[in-house]
Amino acid sequence: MEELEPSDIKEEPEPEQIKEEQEELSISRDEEQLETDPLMDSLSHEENEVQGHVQSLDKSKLSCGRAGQSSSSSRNASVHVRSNSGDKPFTCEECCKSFRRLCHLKTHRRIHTGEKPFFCKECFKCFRESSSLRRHMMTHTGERPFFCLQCHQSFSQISNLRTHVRTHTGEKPFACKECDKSFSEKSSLRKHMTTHTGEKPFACQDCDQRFSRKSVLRTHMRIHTGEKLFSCKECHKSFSRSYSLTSHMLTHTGEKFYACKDCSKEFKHSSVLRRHMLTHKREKPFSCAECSKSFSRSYVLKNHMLAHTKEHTI
DNA sequence: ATGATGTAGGGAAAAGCCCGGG
DNA sequence: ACCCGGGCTTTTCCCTACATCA
Repeated sequence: MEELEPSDIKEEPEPEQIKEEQEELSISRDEEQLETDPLMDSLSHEENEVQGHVQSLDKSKLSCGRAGQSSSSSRNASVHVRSNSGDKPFTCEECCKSFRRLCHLKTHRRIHTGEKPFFCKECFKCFRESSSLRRHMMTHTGERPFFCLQCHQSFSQISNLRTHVRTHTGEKPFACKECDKSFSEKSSLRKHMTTHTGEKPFACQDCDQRFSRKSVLRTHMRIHTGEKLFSCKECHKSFSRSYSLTSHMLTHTGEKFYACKDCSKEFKHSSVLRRHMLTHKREKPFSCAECSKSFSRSYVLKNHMLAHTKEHTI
């Protein structure tokens, strides 16, 4: 399903089982339509600046088709034209998608032919559309014409800015149908849905573990490779994750990040705070099967049980 | 108390794709 | 017929926090 692009070639080949998956989770179109656009007013859109920087790119319209696919062959590929389809008379014979204009159908057909005639001179990446190349060039020029009025962070694409602005507004238009959670991004909802479906398409080759995300599998693989990229400047101890290093640094700084809301006590570790919180909640998870009395600690229950056994023996 | 690791959400970067104006 | 830009959508990645276990 996924095409091999020149940029992919640079990366390490993925294990076979990683490639298989990525079944689209069923999130209805309704949810997409929930995405409104109330944020435009707050956006600083400096379009005029965007215009100039890519004028010369047309000349890089070089053939960059994949091996075995000449551009002429794709040009000769039959473009199915049906005049009786009303609004969108041009229909792709491969996927039955329809378009208003023939030129749009022609562009669309590149998906099927694999043709990517627009080629970046900087990194040799290829694109199906000239506008994709033009936009890609911004990654090389560093141009980021859209910025957030709230925090002044800049973005190369306005749609990315729109998504970013939700971090300020707190807007979460994507709601989970299974539970009451909502998310600011559709991709976040999609990730969340795997917690309901239990879907774990990414399997480790070295052990039997499976994961819901490719990036998590990648982190997991460090267990097998022994890779420890994050080292402590204080004691030169190394860790496989940045977060492990961050936690470790607490042992040097003596800082305590976890504070109790009910009293002023502070703790270095969340687990210790959690245990402490039981003293406020008066939670008593350990209950006696004999008399239903409850206790906060298991050893207290044990002592209590001794009293019962004594009763029985008397 | 500490480190390792699975799980999950937040957020950003970049590309895919469609569409209308000129 | 084509170029171009706008804009929605998707993919991918990294960071971080929490939970649990040893």
